[in-house]
Parts: sequence; structure tokens; C-alpha cells
Amino acid sequence: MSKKFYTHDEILNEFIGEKETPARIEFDMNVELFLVGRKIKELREAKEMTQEDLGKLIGVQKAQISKIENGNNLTISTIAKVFNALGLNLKLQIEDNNMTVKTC
Amino acid sequence: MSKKFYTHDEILNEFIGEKETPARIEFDMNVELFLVGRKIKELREAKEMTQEDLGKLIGVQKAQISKIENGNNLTISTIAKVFNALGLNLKLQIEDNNMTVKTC
DNA sequence: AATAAAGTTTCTTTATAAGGAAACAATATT
DNA sequence: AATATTGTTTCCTTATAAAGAAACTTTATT
Repeated sequence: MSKKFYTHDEILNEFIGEKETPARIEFDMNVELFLVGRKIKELREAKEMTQEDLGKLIGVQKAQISKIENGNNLTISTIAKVFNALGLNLKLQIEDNNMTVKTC
Repeated sequence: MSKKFYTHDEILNEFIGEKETPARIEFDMNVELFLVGRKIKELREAKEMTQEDLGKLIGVQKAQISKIENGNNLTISTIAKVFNALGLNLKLQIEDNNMTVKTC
């Protein structure tokens, strides 16, 4: 009896919905938002900084940076602080699911 | 004795910094991030919904929507909930201040 | 001008993000 | 293999976002 193995995409397509369907768009947005921490880690590493380096820049311990990178419900002010420290500019792009693309 | 009147832009240029200078970029990002609430109000009104309508969609009182729209340090999860309810898709666009443009 | 509808404010509680200290774990480095 | 560096976890406190209830204010509507 042969087992079927699923790719990540197949799982999402099956259990959440195909790409561009409302449920899937919503899901993808949530994933993206809640992965800000992961993104921060990536960007910090790209700048070859340690958590301690980044912590010093914004005045917190390295442990706090670890929590920020691995936690998942940051506040706007925390996100802003970190992005500033990394010399990065974060913009919000708002898309209406029924067409028009705005940017704020 | 004649008084000089300043435009909004003149004030920002003078007291924060000219556009595209690091201080100004940082300032503009902070403004944008902290104005998510205002943006939510705009978008809700564009959909011709009352605060009560929106509140019902996400299961909170209209007073809470007022606070979200006028407050200024929302969490990711609050932002996600509201944007979902409005049928909007929020994307984060990350720009490195020394060039390269990424999107997550 | 009176009524209704929409939005805001105040007061309170609850939930949780932010943060430090210190121990611990995992990865380099010598 | 021992040491140093980097990252994570636990325990704890503090700050504050989220939320409801109810009074209040502002803006339509009749």
C-alpha cells in the first residue's frame, strides 16, 4: 500500500484553498503578518548582526530580540523600533480583494 | 511685521529633515505605521460601513472600533482581524534604505 | 427643534506584549 | 575537548492593548 506524500503547497491548496480564493488570501496575509519576527531575523542576519548587537541599538537584552524574532503578535511600535534599527523602511501595501490596489 | 506661514511639508522638511534623508524616512515610516487606525477608518468608510457593522463582523462593540481607529499602537493580530473583516489584504513591503527593495 | 443614528469617552477588568535577570542550550573558535 | 560566542528558555514584573458597559457627544434624519 503506497503512501501519498504532499508538498507544502498541496496541503495549503487542499486544506485552506487554492491561491487567490478569499480564504487563501486571508490565510496568506495572516501568515505574512505573523511572520514579521522571522523576517526580522533574516534581515538581521543579512546585516551580519548578532541579537546582542541589535538589542544594543534599541536598548534591550539579546533575550528580548530572541522573543521578538520567535514570538508572533508584535505591536506596531516594536516593529517600528526594530526596523528603524536595521535601517529598513517598512511600508504597508493594501489590496482590496475585489480589485483596486492602494498603497498607504 | 509680517508673519511667515508654513505648509505641512515645509515644517517636516525643516524640523525632521528633507525627503529621503534617513531621519525623514524613519519618521515617515513611523507615521505610516501608527496611522493604520486612520487607514482602517478610511477603508471602512469607503465600504460604507458603520463602526457597529464592522464591530459585528469581528465580534466587538462599536466603541472598540473607535478605539482601534483612533488609537495608535495596535497589535498584528488586531490589524489582521480588521483587515480580514474588510476584505482587504495587507502586505508588508520592506525597503532597505541603502537601495535594494525586498518584499515579504 | 426633536429624534435617531453614528461615533467617542470614561471607567473598569482581563489578557498579554515588553522587558530584565539569570540559567541553559546550541554553535562556533581556538 | 575546552572555551567563547550566540541564541533560547524560564521565571518574574511592569506596561499596555483589548474589550465591555454605559454615559456622553456629534452628526444626520424626520
